[in-house]
Amino acid sequence: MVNQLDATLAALAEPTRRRVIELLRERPRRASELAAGAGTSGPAMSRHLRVLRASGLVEERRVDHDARVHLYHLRRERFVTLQAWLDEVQAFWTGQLDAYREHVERTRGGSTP
Amino acid sequence: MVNQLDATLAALAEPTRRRVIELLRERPRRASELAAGAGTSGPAMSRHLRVLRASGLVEERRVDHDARVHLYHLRRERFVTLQAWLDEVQAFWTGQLDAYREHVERTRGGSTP
DNA sequence: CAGATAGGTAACACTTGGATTAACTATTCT
DNA sequence: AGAATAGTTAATCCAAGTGTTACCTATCTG
Repeated sequence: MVNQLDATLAALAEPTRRRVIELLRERPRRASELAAGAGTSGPAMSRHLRVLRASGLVEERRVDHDARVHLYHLRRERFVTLQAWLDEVQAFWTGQLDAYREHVERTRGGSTP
Repeated sequence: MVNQLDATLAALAEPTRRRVIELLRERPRRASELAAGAGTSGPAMSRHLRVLRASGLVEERRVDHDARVHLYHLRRERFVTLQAWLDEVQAFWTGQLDAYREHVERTRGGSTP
């Protein structure tokens, strides 16, 4: 894995792991809950969670009353990183090139430059 | 590939392909230019471009004066799709009103998809 | 037309990623 | 202490992704 953006995108480029993200949007959940909610096995989920943990998208915490339970929750940082990268790419459209692009659009009603 | 978001993320989860995106941010480029700029071979780039095309992140167009040249450029739609998903996830932290405000902020002043 | 140029395709080898089954660790409960 | 519960790790198998070399198609140029 090259960098954090790479790890983040690689982690998100998998339906089961995105499903986990969706589930964690609602509330923190334990590992078995995520496995059931994503329709996969315990071991499979465990490995997905390892990838998500390594990417920094997710964090694991123990519950006080039962130390067997691993509770997972979302971490914001990586989403912000991704957001920043995406904003930078999208500056292609919102920035200076806009004028030129619109000019072309207006001039010859064709496709993008 | 499950859906468009999946194809988009899978396409972006590869350093060489993100490098292509970076190169195309500056201007449309021909295939060989992208191969050189990304430090990879022609065939390898050709396959990366196929993935990027299939995901909808990139589009290919011929130039009028030399039909051998394939010019690649970014397409906005998929980036907007990704942005929308990311906004939705981040609503976890910002709350609905914030997400809406940021969406408007980001969309305002942009050009047509 | 022959040769060069631009780019994509095919076949192969190699690596990576994910699912499964079985075992293992740690903790709780009776 | 012994059994049950929560979760992870290990070993194995198979599918998918990537790079390379060689070849193919289309187009331009002399």
